[in-house]
Amino acid sequence: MRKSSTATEGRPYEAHRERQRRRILEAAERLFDERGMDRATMAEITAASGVRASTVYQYFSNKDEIVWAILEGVFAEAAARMKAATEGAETALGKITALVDVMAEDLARRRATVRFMAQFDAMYAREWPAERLIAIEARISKRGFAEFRKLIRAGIADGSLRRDLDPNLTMHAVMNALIGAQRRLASLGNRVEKEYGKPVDELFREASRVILLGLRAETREK
Amino acid sequence: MRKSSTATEGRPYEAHRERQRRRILEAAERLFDERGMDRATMAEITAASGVRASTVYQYFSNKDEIVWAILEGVFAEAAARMKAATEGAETALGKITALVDVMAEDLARRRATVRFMAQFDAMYAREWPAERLIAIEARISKRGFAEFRKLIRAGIADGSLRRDLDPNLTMHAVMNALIGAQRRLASLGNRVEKEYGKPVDELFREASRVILLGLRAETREK
Amino acid sequence: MRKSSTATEGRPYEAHRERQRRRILEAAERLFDERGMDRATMAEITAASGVRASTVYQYFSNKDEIVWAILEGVFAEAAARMKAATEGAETALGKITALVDVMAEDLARRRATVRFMAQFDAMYAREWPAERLIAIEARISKRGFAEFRKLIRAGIADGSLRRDLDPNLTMHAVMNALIGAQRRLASLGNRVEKEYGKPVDELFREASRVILLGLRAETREK
Amino acid sequence: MRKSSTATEGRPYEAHRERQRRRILEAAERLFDERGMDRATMAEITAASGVRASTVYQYFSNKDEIVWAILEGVFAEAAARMKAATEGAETALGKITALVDVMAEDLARRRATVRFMAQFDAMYAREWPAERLIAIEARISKRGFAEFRKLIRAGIADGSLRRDLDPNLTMHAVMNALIGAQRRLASLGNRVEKEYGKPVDELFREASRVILLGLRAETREK
DNA sequence: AATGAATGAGACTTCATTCAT
DNA sequence: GATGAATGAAGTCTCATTCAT
Repeated sequence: MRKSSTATEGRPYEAHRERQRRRILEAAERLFDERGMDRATMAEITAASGVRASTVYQYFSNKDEIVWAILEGVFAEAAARMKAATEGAETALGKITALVDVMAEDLARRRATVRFMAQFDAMYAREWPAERLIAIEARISKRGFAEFRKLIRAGIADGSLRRDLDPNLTMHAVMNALIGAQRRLASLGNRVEKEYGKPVDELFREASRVILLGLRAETREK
Repeated sequence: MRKSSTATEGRPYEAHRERQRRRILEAAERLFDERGMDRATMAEITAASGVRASTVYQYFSNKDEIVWAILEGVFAEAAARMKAATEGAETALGKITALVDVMAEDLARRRATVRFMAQFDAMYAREWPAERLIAIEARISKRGFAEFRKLIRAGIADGSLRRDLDPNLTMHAVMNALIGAQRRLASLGNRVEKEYGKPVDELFREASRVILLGLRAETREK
Repeated sequence: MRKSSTATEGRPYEAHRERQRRRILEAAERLFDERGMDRATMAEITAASGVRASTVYQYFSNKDEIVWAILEGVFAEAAARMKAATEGAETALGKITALVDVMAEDLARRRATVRFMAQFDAMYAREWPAERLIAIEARISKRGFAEFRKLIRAGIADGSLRRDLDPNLTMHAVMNALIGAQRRLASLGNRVEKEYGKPVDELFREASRVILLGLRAETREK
Repeated sequence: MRKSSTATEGRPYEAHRERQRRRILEAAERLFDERGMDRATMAEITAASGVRASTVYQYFSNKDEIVWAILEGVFAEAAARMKAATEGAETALGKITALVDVMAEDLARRRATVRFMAQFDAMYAREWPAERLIAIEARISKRGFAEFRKLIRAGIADGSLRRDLDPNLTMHAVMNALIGAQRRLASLGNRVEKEYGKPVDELFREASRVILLGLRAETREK
């Protein structure tokens, strides 16, 4: 009726809510990484985010919903970064190289995030609503992957890629190998580095280099 | 395996114990694959193996011990297969190719086993006695991996591999990419096949082909 | 293998299990009555039965299953008692009178049980697997209720009931009224008795008397 | 209802408050019926009434208070209807018949309300402030029930009822049976109708008919 | 050697209610 | 007067494991 005390309402609440939401998500993301998505408990998330258990449920109706929320954020960011990276390149090989660079950088600088994604790979094997993930993927990177598929054909056309690659198969195969390599290295991370004394992204870059060598059209002169 | 404490009992006992052990391990392996190592419960394993819960503890002191036992078996087999495969080949490239073949075949024919291993990758990130796994690895494929490391140098020497590969880095990087690709495909398996209509091992073979192309010394003629 | 220590196993365990089961059911039945089926908590039931919470779940997979188990027992007993009572009577009116007597006695001596059943009446209104109850009913009193339906026709034939009763309707209507009266009195029980100073079964008997008077064929002489 | 504290505010406020109150009560009544008084949550009531949870507490200090408020309304209405119905009749039997008619009509047309009341019957058994209900009853139908008690004596006097009825007992007994029958049928409602294809009020009317036959003085002629 | 019984520790979630704005 | 946020207290159920027989 009277708008007296209500004028300033909308905004501040919204801001507060968003902040709380973030705190929960950040705590969760860290714990999911440290302890694994299955093993991290609501109690831990709660304790880490400084919010009481019952309060968390005012923000997310489920432990699962927290996972999905994180996933969505990660996806959106990744898609944006990939798009930006590939846009600059001219040849197909250049685009692929740019892609690989983004992945290497993610491995170096956002390792926790890559590890988070790594947990999903093994989950695909199980009864798990992968459809929902695919839906998110679809929503966020509308044509993203569709475009990847065209890269091989484009690369053969522009002369940057070998002629004997299979437009329908190679890109998929290579992307899978790169993602598999990246995620595995993110997970093995510290252990590998302790053992071999080299940062894992160096390993990833070397593998990428080999793959790119394998994709590239034979240099004529030499 | 060891015959140590069996002197007190007749053969039949030992045979019986071994049979029971196997039943438990087989049930566990299946469930670990179907439901995930964390989610599969002791109750499920016992139900599936036909042994009562409390009896299982006469064979394995832990759920973890079951995991380790399976792991050990898987490892031993894998090492043997790899050794056999590489022995035939002459050049380093030939050996690597043979290795890749074994991996592709495992993906096609022992996918559950590959998936089982895939679960460990994500676990490396967590507090988890990886040392124990490394110990097993060491015991079983004593020089296995050590030998892999020498492959690059050997390949450069025998002229089958590019000269600009890094003896200390490349093999590691490539092996990681191959394993990452293989395990990821094993996990995504059915989903991918349903979507693209191609068996995943074909994708693996294509990725391997590219990698091998990248490793191979430039063909002189041309 | 050796049956040494196993010979005496089967029986004692079974007996123990049955005893425990009973303890739980008895505790639950009492609490369901005292506090209501919804309000009685598992914690209360376990405390009252002297068994730990997790142990209860070895006997009943659910709180609901406890309810069903009690229900089944109550039903079986009630059906047996009704059958025994009606068997003695000759005329239809006699059978109905016998039935009413059993109900009055239940109200006097097994009031808690009647109250337990009373809780279900209100639940029928809600989403609730009444089918399961009907299934139990069917299993236990196979023809029980079917036979009731025939009573009116039989009573008209044998001259003990009014001729203008509706064979398809009256028995149902009357049984419902009797059960409704009985269960309501069981629930209101103590309160009514405190207020009016009369045991509730007397009220039930008076209502029954009126009903039976209403059913009975007009006495010819007069 | 009382105008006490309303002097400070203008009319509109009072009207608004009354409207809000109604919305809450109506939503609650519906939910109490659909889900049961125990199971219906504040959140549901809140959502259904369009008022925010915390606002509800400006109108009712408790979930219980909502129940009581509904109860009071239901009682007042019922009492008024009964009074109106009985006033027209001349003989005691006529009054009772009128009463029964009201009950049958309520069952047909206000079934939700009857079901609401039915929930209280089972609750009487429990620790529950029945005194408060009795107080409401007293306030609303001051002499209501007191008068019922006189009906039997009146009926014997005016020749409409059997002489062998007990003035202190029968009316109570019969009223209980009627209420028990009515409420039980209201609760079983749809289930019974689906099964037997007859509306439940027909069953109630048949039971009432039998009861009235049982109460009525023997017709001399015939 | 096998197993029935028992259980501590904890997981996730719900809900009526309060409080500051 | 209205409401967003917060929460204590509880509730149901699960699970790996132990122990006595």
